[in-house]
Amino acid sequence: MDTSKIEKRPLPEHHRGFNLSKARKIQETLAKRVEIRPLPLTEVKLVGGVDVSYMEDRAKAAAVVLDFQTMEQREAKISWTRVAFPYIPTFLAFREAPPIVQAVQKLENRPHLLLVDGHGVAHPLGCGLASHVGVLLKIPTVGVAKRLLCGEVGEFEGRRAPIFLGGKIVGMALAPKPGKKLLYVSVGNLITLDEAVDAVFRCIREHVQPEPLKIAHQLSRV
DNA sequence: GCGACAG
DNA sequence: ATCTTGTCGC
Repeated sequence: MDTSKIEKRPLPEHHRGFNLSKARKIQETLAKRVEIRPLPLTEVKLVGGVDVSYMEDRAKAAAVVLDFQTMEQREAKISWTRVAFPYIPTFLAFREAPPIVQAVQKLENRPHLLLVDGHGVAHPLGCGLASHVGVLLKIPTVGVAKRLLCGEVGEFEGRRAPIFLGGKIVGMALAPKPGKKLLYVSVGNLITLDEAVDAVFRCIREHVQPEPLKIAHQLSRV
């Protein structure tokens, strides 16, 4: 991958206390451990969702598990942690992965697939929050973002349009509910883009947000 | 140099 | 993400 443009990206100086160079190297390492490979959705019985909310220096992460077929909630766990990293675009995982991992590890049912609020490989270094979490937990993950971080959206064919970055398709923009906001889906880890898109569509009911994330969002809010 | 920039 | 009232639309 050509990282020349990324290397030139200036890191925000007002966050010098947070080894961003080191963080960037970690992302490069984790990106190499991302595996895009088939995950037959017939093997997915339990789908998870995670989200994080904040109050002052505290983060409240929620992890939920639903039945993939019926979208019925099976389990939910909450985890409070101290915020250890500021929000800096492209470095979101260093802020949210720790609380998310803690919440997921509390679950008694390990989901076969986990939806994460944010991008997966649709990231400048191919290591967004969903990929970061997927590699750490060694769990298939899908990134579901509400806004684009990088790349450009191509033409829609039905309810989906490819997201291009560096000449390659790194994700799909979805229009689950015509006229409403789009979703930006990308592979997190251990799944293919087609399966990721399929899984997200199957998790959508009456809202734009897929059920696992909708529920995790509610639970994470104070 | 300026703008863009997940949550 | 979070701070926050009313308001436009289904």
